[in-house]
Amino acid sequence: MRYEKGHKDATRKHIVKVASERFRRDGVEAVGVAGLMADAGLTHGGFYSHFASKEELVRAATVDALEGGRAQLARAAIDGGLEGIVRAYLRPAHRDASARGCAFAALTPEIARHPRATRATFTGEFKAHVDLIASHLPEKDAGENQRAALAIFSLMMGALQLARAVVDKDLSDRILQSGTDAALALANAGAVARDGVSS
Amino acid sequence: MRYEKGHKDATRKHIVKVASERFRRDGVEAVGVAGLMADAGLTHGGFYSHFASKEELVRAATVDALEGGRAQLARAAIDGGLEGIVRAYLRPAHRDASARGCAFAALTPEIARHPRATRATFTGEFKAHVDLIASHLPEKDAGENQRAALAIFSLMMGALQLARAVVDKDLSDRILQSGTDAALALANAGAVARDGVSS
DNA sequence: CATATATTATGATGATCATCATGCAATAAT
DNA sequence: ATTATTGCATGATGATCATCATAATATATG
Repeated sequence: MRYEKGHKDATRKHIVKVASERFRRDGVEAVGVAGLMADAGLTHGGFYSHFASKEELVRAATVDALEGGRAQLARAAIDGGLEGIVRAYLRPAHRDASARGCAFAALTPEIARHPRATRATFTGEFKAHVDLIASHLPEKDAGENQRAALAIFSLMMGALQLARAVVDKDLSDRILQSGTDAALALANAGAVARDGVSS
Repeated sequence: MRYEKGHKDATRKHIVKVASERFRRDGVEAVGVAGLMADAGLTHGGFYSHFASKEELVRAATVDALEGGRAQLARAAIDGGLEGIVRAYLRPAHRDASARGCAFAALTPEIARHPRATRATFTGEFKAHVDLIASHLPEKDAGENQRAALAIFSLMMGALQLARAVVDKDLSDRILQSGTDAALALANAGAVARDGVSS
């Protein structure tokens, strides 16, 4: 064998790590295989001995990013509980470091247009995120906690995206602040009032 | 003159309309000028007599889409007030028709990576959206209403995106439902409790 | 009816896209 | 020390990218 045993695995992990940062910073579509491999210190030729397609790398990179992000949120919850999660997620430093931030906030609309296999992977990670949030809500019945967690995460992710997109710095800060307040209000309100109308 | 007076203006408007749909459906990066013009029934050559760059079209197309979306929301508010807005936005039909839906939900993370001029245009439209929502909240002081509107729209947009991305149809429906309930709870709670801690 | 001109079409630019076939070099196994 | 094999590099594929220069064409003006 030409390189030490385990070299290929290490290279693959390295490519995934570089990709997960570049995808979050520039978007999946804007990142080419050649440029990506150059960033990883390699040439483009070897790529397809690691991955069957760019799409397979997209799945690996988003899983890597999202598992890491979930670990960070779980750490924030050790001391701060749900409030720790919300504050860690909606802090200005997270807004300003999208390459190392939440992949949901960076990529959700783009992933929604990807093939089903990729969306399925995404869905699994999303459920894990929601479960993490639900596990830190005041104890109620599980269904209600999941419903609340879905709304809380939707709010967190939406606020982070909008805070990143606007040009007005004050407005951006207000988006983060109001998102934090509202997420905590939803958490403390316990069950969100269930709505009778079906539409 | 070769075509009737006003023909060029009509052509430009047609290109903008086609672009606003394709951008929302496929993302800005995934849409090429040549394919776009073909969709509009033209060839790619004339494009730069209408727009100085693709980026200029991006601005025109997002403004067109967002003004239209705001008009729809305003219409939903005539009968239903804020609840009408929330229900119109988070209804399954909106989730399933992204090409004609909210451009914020379709494009926010991508726009966050575009040049400042485009983000500035986006910011103006965003403020108008927030003002529309704030104007339908129970009367409090304006600052508090804007804060609530920021959170409500973040929640609406985030929920719509996530409902589009997941593969699990039941989960998708639950995201829309819990987003609706939570948005209405935030609106009815009046002012979200202000938070003393600065971080 | 003839001509000037506004609008779109044709075609080319060099760059980059995802993907793959082949070649090389270095180490592990002998 | 020699050989076999593995992991990456070189280079090519045809397609598409944004952008622009020039040509064709049809109508509005004279």
